[in-house]
Amino acid sequence: MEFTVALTSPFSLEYTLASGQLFRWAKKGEWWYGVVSGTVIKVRQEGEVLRCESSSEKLDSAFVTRYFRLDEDLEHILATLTKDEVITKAVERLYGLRLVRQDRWECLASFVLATNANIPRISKMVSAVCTKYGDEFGFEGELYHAFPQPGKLASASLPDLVACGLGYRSHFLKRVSAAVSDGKIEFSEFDSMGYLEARKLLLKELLGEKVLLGVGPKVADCVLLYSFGKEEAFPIDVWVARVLAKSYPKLLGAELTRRYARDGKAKLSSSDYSRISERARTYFGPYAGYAQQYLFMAARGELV
DNA sequence: TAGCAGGAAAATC
DNA sequence: GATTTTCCTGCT
Repeated sequence: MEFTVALTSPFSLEYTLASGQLFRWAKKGEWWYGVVSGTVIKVRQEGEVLRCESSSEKLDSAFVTRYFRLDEDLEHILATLTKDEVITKAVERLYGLRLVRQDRWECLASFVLATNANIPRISKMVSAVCTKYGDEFGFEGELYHAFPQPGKLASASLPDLVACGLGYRSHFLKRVSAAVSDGKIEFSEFDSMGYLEARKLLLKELLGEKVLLGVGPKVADCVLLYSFGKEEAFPIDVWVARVLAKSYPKLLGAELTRRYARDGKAKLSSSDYSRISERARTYFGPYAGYAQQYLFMAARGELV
C-alpha cells in the first residue's frame, strides 16, 4: 500500500531514524526500511511530504503520524527547551529530530539488550533474535522478521539465545520475556501514571526480587521515554553524562562535574544517576526527554 | 556504597 | 593487531 503524509510541523526523517532510539530501521538508497508492528514500512522524505509504502493495509497515514509523533507541536516543545546556548545549538543543528512512539514490548526487550553495547551491536543482536524467533514475511522479494512475542522468547532456550550473540544478556531477556508473558508486568497500568510512579513500577521488586531483571535506571528511562510517553524521562548514558559534564557544569555542580568530566572514566553510580537526571528534568522541564535526544545525538556527532 | 564480572563487537590506537 | 570502549545491571 502506498500513501503520503503531508508535514505540517517540522520533521527530519533522517535525524529521527539515525538518532539511536530505534534498532530496526536501515537506509537503502533513498528509502528508509523499517520493520514496525509486524510489517515493513518504506519511507522517504521529499521536503514537506513523507512518501510511504508498506506491506500491510493497517500501516496507513494515521499510523505513520502517530508513530513519528507528527501530531505533536515540535516547535512549541523546542521553544520550551532552548534555555542556553548548548541546547540551542544542538536544536538548530538537528532541527526536526523527533521522538518516536515505539511498541512497548519491543522497546523494553531491545533496551535490555543494550547494556554495555554500542548501537551497531544492539541492532545486530535485535536482528538475530528477530530472525530466529520472529514471524517471517516477504516484501519486495526480501525476507523480513517481526519482533517476536514475549511468550516465544520466554520459552527460548538459553543456549539458543546465547547463539544470537547476546552473551550474559540472554538470561535477562528470557526473564523479562517471562515476566511480560506471565502478566507480572501489565503495560496498560502505566497509562494513567506520571513519570515517577511509572518508573517505580518498571523497577519494582516482588519478594525482594527484581521483576524485570536487566532493567536499571537507564534502561527504565529509555523505555519510559521511547514507548510509554513519559517525555520528562531523561536517560543518561555515557554520551549524555559526558556532554553534561562538559557543557553543564553548573547543573551538575563542581563535584559531579569533576567526577564525570575526564574522558568518562568513572561509571555512573545509581545515586549519581538519580541526582543528575533529577536536575536535568528540573532544568529542562516536561519535555526533558527531547532535550536528552538532541544532546545525545549532538554529542555523538561531536556537534556540541 | 563501592567494586567487579559479564561477553562480544565496534572504535580507536 | 592489540587495546579500549561500548546508550549498564546485578551481585557481593
